[in-house]
Amino acid sequence: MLSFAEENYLKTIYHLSTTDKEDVSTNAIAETLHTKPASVTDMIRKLSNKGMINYRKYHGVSISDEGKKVALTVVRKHRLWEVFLVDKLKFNWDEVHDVAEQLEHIKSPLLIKRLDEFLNYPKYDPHGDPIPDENGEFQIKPKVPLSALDLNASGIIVAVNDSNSLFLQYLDKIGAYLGAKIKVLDKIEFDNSLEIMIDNKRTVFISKEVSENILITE
Amino acid sequence: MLSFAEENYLKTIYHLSTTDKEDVSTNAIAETLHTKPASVTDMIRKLSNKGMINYRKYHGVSISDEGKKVALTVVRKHRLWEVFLVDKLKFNWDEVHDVAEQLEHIKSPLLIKRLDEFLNYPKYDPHGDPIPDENGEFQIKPKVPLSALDLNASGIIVAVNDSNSLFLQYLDKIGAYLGAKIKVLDKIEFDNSLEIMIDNKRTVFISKEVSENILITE
DNA sequence: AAATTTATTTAGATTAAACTAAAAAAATCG
DNA sequence: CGATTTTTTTAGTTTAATCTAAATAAATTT
Repeated sequence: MLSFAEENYLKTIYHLSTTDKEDVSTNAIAETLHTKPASVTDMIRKLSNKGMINYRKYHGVSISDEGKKVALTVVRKHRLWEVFLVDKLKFNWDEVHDVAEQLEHIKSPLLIKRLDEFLNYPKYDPHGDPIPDENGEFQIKPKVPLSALDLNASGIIVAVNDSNSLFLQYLDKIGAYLGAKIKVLDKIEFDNSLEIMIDNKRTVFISKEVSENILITE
Repeated sequence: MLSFAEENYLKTIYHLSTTDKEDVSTNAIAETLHTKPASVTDMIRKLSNKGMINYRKYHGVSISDEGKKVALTVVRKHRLWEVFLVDKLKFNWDEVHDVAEQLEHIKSPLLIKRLDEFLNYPKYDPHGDPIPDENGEFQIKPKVPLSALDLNASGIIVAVNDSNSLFLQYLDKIGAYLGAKIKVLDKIEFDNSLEIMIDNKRTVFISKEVSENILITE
């Protein structure tokens, strides 16, 4: 049985090895976990002894099959809980992370099985990230800029490319938010701006720049 | 912010001080927590320094107002999660304890507020135990032996007095379980046995002994 | 390639929560 | 009441997870 700390290290190593390079550096782990490199070295040795990672001194670590299994279970739990929080408890997307970070460590296979069932076997979390199944299998849903959608196509906002606060304030002003449903009502060829419908409620015009910085899924 | 261990000690001290005597002994705490008296003394000192309990060496502890507040919050969370597990995730009563024991330590006031709302503000957990509100207020629901019910009265099985396995096997055989709805169809004066309806499904006769060992609520 | 910088590891401490064994206080019993 | 038993505390360890400071290995730069 792994501790919370061990699970968090594995999750981080797994994420870094998929988003960055396969071999993960001590410093990279320390940075994402807000811990010191010396502490990481200690934990690395422990996880290596447990067969969760492959470790060669001074050469970073890679995750083992066993470690990947654990990491994917934690990710699965995290994302299922996020769906629960948003779908059932009406949390906003920006409120779920810290809570899911705690809930992901609850140990009970039955709980996860039942939660999955209760949520109707979701394949993606509210951010559009895939939820691994019991075997760790999942399929990534492509995220495309809103500017790439066809006329009359629709999708959900799952991320933004540019997260400076002026941009976010603008999105807020027009009623766009993570999770909002967008439909492309018109594509203005003159300046590549778009007329879009947000949440079947309001229609607005947005510039090419804006549409390139909003990421959509589905 | 209190640790899991601290919360568990407070919960235990609170429970012992209400079910037993107000001053709780070191040994009693050690026994319920499956820990050693020496460890309890250490933790007692810590909780005392934090103002959670009142402590006089060699004379046991009593819970402070602040400590009671914390304990009741943990109890509230535990019982709300139990309702969730049983009502929403179809857990049986005997399966919920270990999981709720973990979930009760999740830190997020918003989560508990929303969970409470989602569950429609339950006042009692599946065992018939009261759920404290945000202010720690609650009302105990009386548990009476099935033998004390009036003719045609009904209630829910919330506990058994005698938990030897022969008795439990018998209950299983007649289809009675924790949470089952019972209605008194007839009271046989000759031997004080009862004819009861279980879950609106089957009717059975049970002896006086049996009816005195089944506890009912509502 | 040598010197310097950066990354990683080692050594030694710290904190929380547990433990054992021994000492001390309180309770009980003859 | 004094002796014995029980309960509680103290003293000293242990383990997990962290830290700082120093040492060493690897990478980079001139």
